[in-house]
Amino acid sequence: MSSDPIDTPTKILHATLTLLEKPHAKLPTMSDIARATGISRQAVYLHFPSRTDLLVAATRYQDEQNAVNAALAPSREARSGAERLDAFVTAWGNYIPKIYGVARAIMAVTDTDAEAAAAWNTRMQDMRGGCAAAVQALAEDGTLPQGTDMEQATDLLWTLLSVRNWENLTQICGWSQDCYIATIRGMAMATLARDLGALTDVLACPDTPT
Amino acid sequence: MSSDPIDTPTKILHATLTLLEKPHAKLPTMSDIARATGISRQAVYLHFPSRTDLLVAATRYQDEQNAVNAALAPSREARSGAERLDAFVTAWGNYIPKIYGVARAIMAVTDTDAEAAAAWNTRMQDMRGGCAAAVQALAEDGTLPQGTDMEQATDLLWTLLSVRNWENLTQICGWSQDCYIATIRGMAMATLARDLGALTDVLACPDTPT
DNA sequence: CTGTCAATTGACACAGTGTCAAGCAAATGA
DNA sequence: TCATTTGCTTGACACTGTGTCAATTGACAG
Repeated sequence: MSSDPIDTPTKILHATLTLLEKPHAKLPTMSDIARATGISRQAVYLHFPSRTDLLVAATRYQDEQNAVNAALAPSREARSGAERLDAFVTAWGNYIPKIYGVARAIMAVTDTDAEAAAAWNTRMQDMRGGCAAAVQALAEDGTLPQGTDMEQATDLLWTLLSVRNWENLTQICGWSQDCYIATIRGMAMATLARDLGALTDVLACPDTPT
Repeated sequence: MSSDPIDTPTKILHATLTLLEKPHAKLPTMSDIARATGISRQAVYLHFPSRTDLLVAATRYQDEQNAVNAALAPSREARSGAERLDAFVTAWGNYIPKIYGVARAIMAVTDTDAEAAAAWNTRMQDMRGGCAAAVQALAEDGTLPQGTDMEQATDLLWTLLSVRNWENLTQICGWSQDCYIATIRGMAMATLARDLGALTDVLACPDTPT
């Protein structure tokens, strides 16, 4: 809103996110992005050396925009392990829809582009930190199943909370967001906090799938 | 071995699978496949109209080769629901590594190619049938958590058993196949058959991740 | 006035998919 | 035996998309 509203790199990132966030849209090309930004295709390359770099930058930009750390903060304040697990699953689960468009694009290139795969893995490692913290809290409470290896428990929670699983349940099976949260939360609580009660009525959401 | 060893389409499928099954290999191009088959690139198009068609045919061919139905047969004979779930999880979980190479290729194009996505979904729907049957058997035993919607329970089991989850745990987290099977089995039993005992010692596999 | 910076236009190389046409060689059949 | 069909070959080409390069323009600053 100052004299220079926004600089070009930011404009590009903004346009990229807009394109990416359109549901069911085809993955945008560099030309699409340039057009949406209102600049030439070559100008995009002036700021981002490759499509992968741009996508990676877009994820970072998006995290700033959405203040992911703020969203995940409540889970760090929970006292008991179960509470912490619960808060983390809810916070992350509700964050996924916001990043899904970008995640989709990055995951698509991940299969062919090693650099993109590395960037995505790094981003997911951050989320893994939250999983590890929740597992740690559960361990301190002594609610983990006996003999549990914390590394493995973290892996499991991390996998359970993957964007792919969210995609499967909400996008393919047609679950509502609430249903997704309730179910995954119940599953995490049952598996990692031995709380079978968490499963009651969880698989009986009002909405019905495809 | 006989007079006419193998016809060309079969040779192409065979070469495709060989390329696809190489761990960590780049996804093969039509040229790669032609070269591996020992024919010209155009000859491949003579038998398969597009790369997607070829990949889809390769999955079918592979299913025949591996006799997936035979592998899944034991689970259909189990008496109790829990037994059936157990047998199905084990059978499918042990089948995934065999198809992973091809699955990887198909999933990679799934993000951009709608036809491939449809083909892959169809294939996964077959597996979903097994999930549904297991859920059905559990329902007859009355072991499902109260109020469970069977459709949703099927979705959940189906998601839990996805190739992506297998990939996450064994390829990225470095779990052994045995550990994967034990853990997923435990999770499925705990969630769908309310058998918390199934989780004991499950997250304490000998091997350690990355 | 002169740099310098940001962006533009237009051309190009390259990889990969998919199409087309002409030709060749071996098996099939009258 | 000659003609036809079948399966494959070679080589060219169109198209999309990424990434590079060079020459040019316009604005702003010292």
